[in-house]
Amino acid sequence: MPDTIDPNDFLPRYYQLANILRERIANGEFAARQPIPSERQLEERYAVSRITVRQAIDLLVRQGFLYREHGRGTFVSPQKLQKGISELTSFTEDMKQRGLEPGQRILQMGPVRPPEKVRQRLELPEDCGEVLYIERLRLGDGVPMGLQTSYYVLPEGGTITREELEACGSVYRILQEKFHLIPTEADETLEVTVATPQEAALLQIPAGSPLLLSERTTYSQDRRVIEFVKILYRGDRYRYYARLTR
Amino acid sequence: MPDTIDPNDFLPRYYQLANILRERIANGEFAARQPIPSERQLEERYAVSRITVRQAIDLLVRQGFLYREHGRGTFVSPQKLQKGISELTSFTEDMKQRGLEPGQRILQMGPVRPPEKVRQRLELPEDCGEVLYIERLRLGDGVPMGLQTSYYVLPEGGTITREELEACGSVYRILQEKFHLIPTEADETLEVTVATPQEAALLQIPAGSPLLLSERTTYSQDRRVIEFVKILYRGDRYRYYARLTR
DNA sequence: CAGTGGTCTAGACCACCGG
DNA sequence: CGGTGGTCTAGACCACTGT
Repeated sequence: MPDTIDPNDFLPRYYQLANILRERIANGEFAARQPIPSERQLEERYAVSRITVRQAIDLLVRQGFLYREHGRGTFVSPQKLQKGISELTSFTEDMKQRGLEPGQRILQMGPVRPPEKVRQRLELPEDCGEVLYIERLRLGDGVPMGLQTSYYVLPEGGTITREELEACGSVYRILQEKFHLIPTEADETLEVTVATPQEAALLQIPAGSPLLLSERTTYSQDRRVIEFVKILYRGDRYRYYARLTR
Repeated sequence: MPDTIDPNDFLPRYYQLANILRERIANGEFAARQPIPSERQLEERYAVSRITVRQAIDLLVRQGFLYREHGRGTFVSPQKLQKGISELTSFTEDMKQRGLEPGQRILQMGPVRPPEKVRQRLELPEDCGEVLYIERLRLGDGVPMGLQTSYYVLPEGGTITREELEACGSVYRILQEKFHLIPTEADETLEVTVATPQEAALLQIPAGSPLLLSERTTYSQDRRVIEFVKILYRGDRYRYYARLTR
């Protein structure tokens, strides 16, 4: 990680600066609840304008790493505010953030005509063709965490093979690298349900155990739906974190 | 709602502009998925600089009203993205947003020494005094929705009486009006649990029914903890909604 | 190509906080 | 009072989009 800003880098300067500061925070160089250098000091140190410094800090404030106090300074958020922030993440990233090794067992995979309810969530016309369906048991450190069924809207003619997914592990990475589709926004609902005998067997819990049900519609950069995903999480192993603001 | 920006208003210009644009969207003046005027047009129309226009648009994008497309324009979000945004709300506000009439039955209320686990969540020293404890059955349109137990850290000597709460209905409003404490940020976790016989009786469901458990620590403007609140929601009546970004 | 948003600069004044 | 973040300006160049 360099600690100067390269004006010729393909990343914008404010983004580079945010990365540098995030790194310095992670290194413990700035302690929790302690101030980081002032905006004018950072402006001079990294040879960028104050607006650029502020853009970088804005980003880190939104991500929960820093907070500002008018007339006092900009401070490092206490540890607990740094993680579990409500961000759009794949199951893979989610597990890594929790310090668990992500894993999966692919149960089914292939093109299907989406059920009516799913078709609507995918915002597809009634006469739409087939979409990619994947059913997976999701593991954290090798232990069942949840049961995931997902539907993907891929560009005309495109698909993902079982081999690709097994090699890479993350659909999101394939979407990004192969189709240049970047998940940028999502609507998610969470509710409670209980396990059917089939679900219970896969998750290795008694039938009727409580589960956390997440349903999510994910949108790409250009605002089109790319995914509808349903995850049944084991109630005893999964907890959802959010950071709320007003 | 004025239609021009008053430089002498106590509200910053970008904030005034955001209010004007939000109003124009609400009026249907700009339709969903249709572009609003370009940044340079807004700059001229409202006699502010482009950076100010961008600050206003940034705000509305974060609030979910608009989205940008590079090289194309700034567009109005489809309806469903405009509501249900993951915001810090009280139970009262939450119910209103869902179109239900909030209600409550106060079960217990008064000063207590917080249990160890709660004391830590409130970030109080070991030798702290008493905090305000409130246990309430929460209703939506008169029907039990959840069971809420909450602890409040009030300024030295301050308290809230049962009469005040019954008259006003919302602790948040009392906090704001009486103590000038404004909830601005919170950490929330959601998980699944099952109802004990006592909880089940109050919520009018069978014992062992699945529940959604929310635990939240709420912070005021000055970053101090004001509240730790635990709500057990009926699994069959409550659904949590979030909008995720990346 | 012209028009859009994305990034960036060098400066300015204000409101707020602490000594 | 000096230092902090909050707001604002008038300009500039870039990357991306559509025609």
